[in-house]
Amino acid sequence: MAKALNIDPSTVSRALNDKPGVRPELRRKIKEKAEELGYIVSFQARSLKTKKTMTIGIILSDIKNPFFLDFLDGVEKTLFPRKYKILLATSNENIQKEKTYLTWFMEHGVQGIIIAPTCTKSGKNNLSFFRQIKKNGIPIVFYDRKLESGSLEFDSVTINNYEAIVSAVKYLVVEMGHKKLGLCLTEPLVYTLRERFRGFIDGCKMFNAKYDKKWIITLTKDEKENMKKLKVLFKESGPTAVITTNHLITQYILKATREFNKKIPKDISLIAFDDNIENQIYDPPLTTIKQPVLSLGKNAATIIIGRLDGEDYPPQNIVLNSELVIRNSVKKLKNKK
Amino acid sequence: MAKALNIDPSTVSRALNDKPGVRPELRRKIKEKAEELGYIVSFQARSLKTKKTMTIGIILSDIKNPFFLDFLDGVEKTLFPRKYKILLATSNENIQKEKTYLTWFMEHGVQGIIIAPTCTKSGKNNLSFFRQIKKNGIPIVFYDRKLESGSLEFDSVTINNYEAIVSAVKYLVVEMGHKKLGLCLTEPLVYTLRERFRGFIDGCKMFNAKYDKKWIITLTKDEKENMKKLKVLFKESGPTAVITTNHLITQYILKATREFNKKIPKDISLIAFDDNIENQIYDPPLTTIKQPVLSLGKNAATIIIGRLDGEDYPPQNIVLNSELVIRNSVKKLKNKK
DNA sequence: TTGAAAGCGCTAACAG
DNA sequence: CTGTTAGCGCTTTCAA
Repeated sequence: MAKALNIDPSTVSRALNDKPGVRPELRRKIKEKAEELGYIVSFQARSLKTKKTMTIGIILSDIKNPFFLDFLDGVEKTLFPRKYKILLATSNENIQKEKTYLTWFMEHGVQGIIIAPTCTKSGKNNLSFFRQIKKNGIPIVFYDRKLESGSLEFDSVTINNYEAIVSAVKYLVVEMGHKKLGLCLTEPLVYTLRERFRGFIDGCKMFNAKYDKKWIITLTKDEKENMKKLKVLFKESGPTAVITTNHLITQYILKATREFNKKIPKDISLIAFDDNIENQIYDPPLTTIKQPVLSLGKNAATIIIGRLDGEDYPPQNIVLNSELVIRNSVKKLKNKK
Repeated sequence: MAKALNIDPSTVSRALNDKPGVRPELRRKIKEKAEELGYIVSFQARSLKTKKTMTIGIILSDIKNPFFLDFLDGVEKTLFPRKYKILLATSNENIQKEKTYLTWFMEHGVQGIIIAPTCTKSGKNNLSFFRQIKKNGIPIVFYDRKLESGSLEFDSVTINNYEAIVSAVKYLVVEMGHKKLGLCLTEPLVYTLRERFRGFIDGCKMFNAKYDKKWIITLTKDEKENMKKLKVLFKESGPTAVITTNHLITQYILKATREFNKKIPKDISLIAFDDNIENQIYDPPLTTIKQPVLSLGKNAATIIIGRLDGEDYPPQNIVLNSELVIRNSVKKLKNKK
């Protein structure tokens, strides 16, 4: 670079990085010249020496979920002022792809990784690779989901999925008089969904609601198949209320409702996961379980930054609270036994 | 690294990178050892030599717009097989922040930049900086928007915004008998919106529709203010149909409709920009202008890859076609003169 | 206060 | 086929 100034690179480095030991006048001159030449340091070169790339790797599990927009927003807001940059990846719920990206992240020297870890249908995940990464000194934060077996080893930020569904069930049963409940999930059954599932089962037991195996529906990417599966919800003998567990499922249910010419909440009541603006605007406005998504992102990024600043305490498992936002998609049933 | 094998690093490099000139047996041994040790190359070091970081910088203009999910999906799908990684940034429609990220991208040695360039209210943009970047040999692709003054210098992928609105106007006027039209925009008035605005004005002239300055509404982040502004749409003397120009605006209109206790399309007809699933599911399903967003992302990434592969032709300005998807949010008016 | 020298981990050119 | 050498652009001792 500005060896056009006929001085040693080390001096330039000191000047530009505001390190002590440069005559103010010279420093000014160097900075001016740098500006003039449009000089830009090479992080490649710098980080080779300093081991700091100032990048954080983020892995989404499914880039199509609007959940991630708010999440990324939270992460970016936190990272930007600290000058950390985001290397973005998506696993598409595929552990092989996840591993590929993790490897790439390591190759690129990310200083931390924020990830919603996926798993296979049979429950396999990349735990051993996460361990290896951690052993290499790269902090990892799980968000949205975590690996149960890794709770004591890794930081995580999740929401109270279990309690969220339990209180949704409680609301349906105790306050609104529903007795027959359904639940919709997707595969793979990652941590988050397992927790929600558990909350549903336990909630039903706690409050004496009835659920049928058939009313717990697992949707796939096959839309036709899904519509067929959803039919059961609208049968005379079907559930009177249904809970969804993510954005896409909610859309499917709404679509099915329309297709089968049913109305919410007249024909079926609905509690939707995620408080997207569409859910608020829908007719009728949907009762939702609102996750603090932005906060999730901010917390995940904050933990990483803390670790990079050398904070050294045992793994944190932060659990944020969700909130039941009551609108008009649940009908009040008379308690005719 | 595997100087644990007691051989020279250059040999290791050759072996691992499948370069010719290594005894198969030795190569195998090296690869095995690398696997065993969990060896991971350093791109920092490699790229210092090769000048290839295998990263592409992507700048979004507003991370909250679901438009970008599909876009990113398209980009990622194209980049992943080529092993290019995504460095993600968002300008939040702030040219200063945009410039900061551009600088960071250069520091990190991105090999290409894909950006929806923003501008100030008064129309200022980072053109001169884009020029400087290009002069440094980094290809830039504008997507969604472009800088008119830079069309001959830079690659771009946009949609036919002007024609899209013209045909929406045509549909409203010629097919559905509307005579009084409104339009909703946001600031800053970037290229895309200017084009849509132009399409609206020209369309109204072409098909003899009436529009009033008051019916062209520019929304801000102040929600209360927005609601006030939107009132005019629902006046007796107001427009009979309105066209929105992005996702968020559509939500505002739907919200306003609900708040003012009006119905679509009975009280006002609506054509919404972007064919999000929510718009399809809404009651009534909305007539929309559908952008090929995924394709936008794929095209942008494809151009960048082409440039990196050394393709050297004049700047391309790809224009993709949008499509008017007709549903039930526009009422057919009788042609009583 | 500045320069000289070494080295971060890798690859490429040249020898052997 | 393999090792030696040099150097990518920067930062960090150590000397001057």
